[in-house]
Amino acid sequence: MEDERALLLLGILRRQDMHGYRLHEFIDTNLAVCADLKKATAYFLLDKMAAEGWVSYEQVQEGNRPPRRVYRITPAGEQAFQRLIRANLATYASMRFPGDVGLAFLDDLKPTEAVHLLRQRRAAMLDALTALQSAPEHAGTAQLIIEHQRRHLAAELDWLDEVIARVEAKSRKTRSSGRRASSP
Amino acid sequence: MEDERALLLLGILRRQDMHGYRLHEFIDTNLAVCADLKKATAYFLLDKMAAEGWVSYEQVQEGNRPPRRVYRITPAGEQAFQRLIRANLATYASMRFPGDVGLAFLDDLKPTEAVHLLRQRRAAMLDALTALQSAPEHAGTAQLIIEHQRRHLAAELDWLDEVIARVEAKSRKTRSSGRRASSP
DNA sequence: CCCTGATTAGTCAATCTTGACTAATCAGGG
DNA sequence: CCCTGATTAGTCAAGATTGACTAATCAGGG
Repeated sequence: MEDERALLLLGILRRQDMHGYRLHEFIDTNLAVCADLKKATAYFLLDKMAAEGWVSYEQVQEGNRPPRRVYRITPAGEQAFQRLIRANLATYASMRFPGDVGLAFLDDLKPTEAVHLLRQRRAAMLDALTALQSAPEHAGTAQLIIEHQRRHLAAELDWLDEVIARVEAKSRKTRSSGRRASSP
Repeated sequence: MEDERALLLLGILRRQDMHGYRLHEFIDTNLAVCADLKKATAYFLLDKMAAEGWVSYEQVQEGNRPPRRVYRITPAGEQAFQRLIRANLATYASMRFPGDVGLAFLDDLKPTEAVHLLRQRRAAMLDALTALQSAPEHAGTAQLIIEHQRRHLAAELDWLDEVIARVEAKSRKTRSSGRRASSP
């Protein structure tokens, strides 16, 4: 299990008992900035955490719909939470960015087209950045995470500008050397 | 399939025919900065891409070991590559960082311990940054990606410092208000 | 020339993830 | 009070991912 999803679920259940649907809904509306957890995955993880003994649940029957399971964190779950949050806060996991893969094959495109495409990416990033900046006043902790994303985006924009500049430089060199080769 | 792994595989096969093991090895040693593709996943994707008609392969028997499949990109695969690289370069996918989950539960720890843990994270990030800076002269494109990670890390460090400062500020406030409450 | 541990090459079962589906309940317009 | 579309709640099978495994070949010390 060893990952941040368990931390997420335990952290919420610690504050309040909840059934699967509500849990997912809560994450999707309040914690979407820091995690993207699909409904079915949430149920799967809750099952696993129950098997692990980190949460227990009470079947709640209402009418003749399938019974809801209301989950509650166990002492073992609380211990796991304490361990997981410390591990999460104290360590750093380096990341790969999906957008970098394209960069690895930048040379396979004509420089002019590459620049054109990267400018489109730049515009998309700028949109994302302004969207973040004009975000509604989020609650305390979410604010930290939004600030994180804002800074990340700003750094990425700076970097992208340099990438574009480099490709343009190469494009100019290629063209001028091409002209030199054909003119004397 | 619609993702960056296909782009990665096609981009390599475009330059050279290769069998699965060599392909994975190549990525793991030369493109580890931009993708983490497990061996078994590589084989799985190659199968799928063959089914899709993006690559073909030739069985090569040697001795009595199981025959290797040497993959080659097809015209359809080349088309897919052209489409995928344009999509990848032109768009931006916003990201979530696993480390942010812990931040969401920062208030559940004593501020002093939180600060202590975050300082550990800071040290780990600093290590990662110096490792990047003292990286061996990587080839052209990889350099771009390393520069990306360097900038990302630098921005994250700045941000983390502010997070720590904020937690410390709150810690001081809590302590002094506690003193005020107990002294008059 | 033989033995041993490393490397090459690939497979597989177990686990995880997801979109699509079911089915009951609720809100409120007619 | 009844019908309809939205919401609530959860399940499931298809697809993706991974660690562990097999099994042949190779390098080179004795």
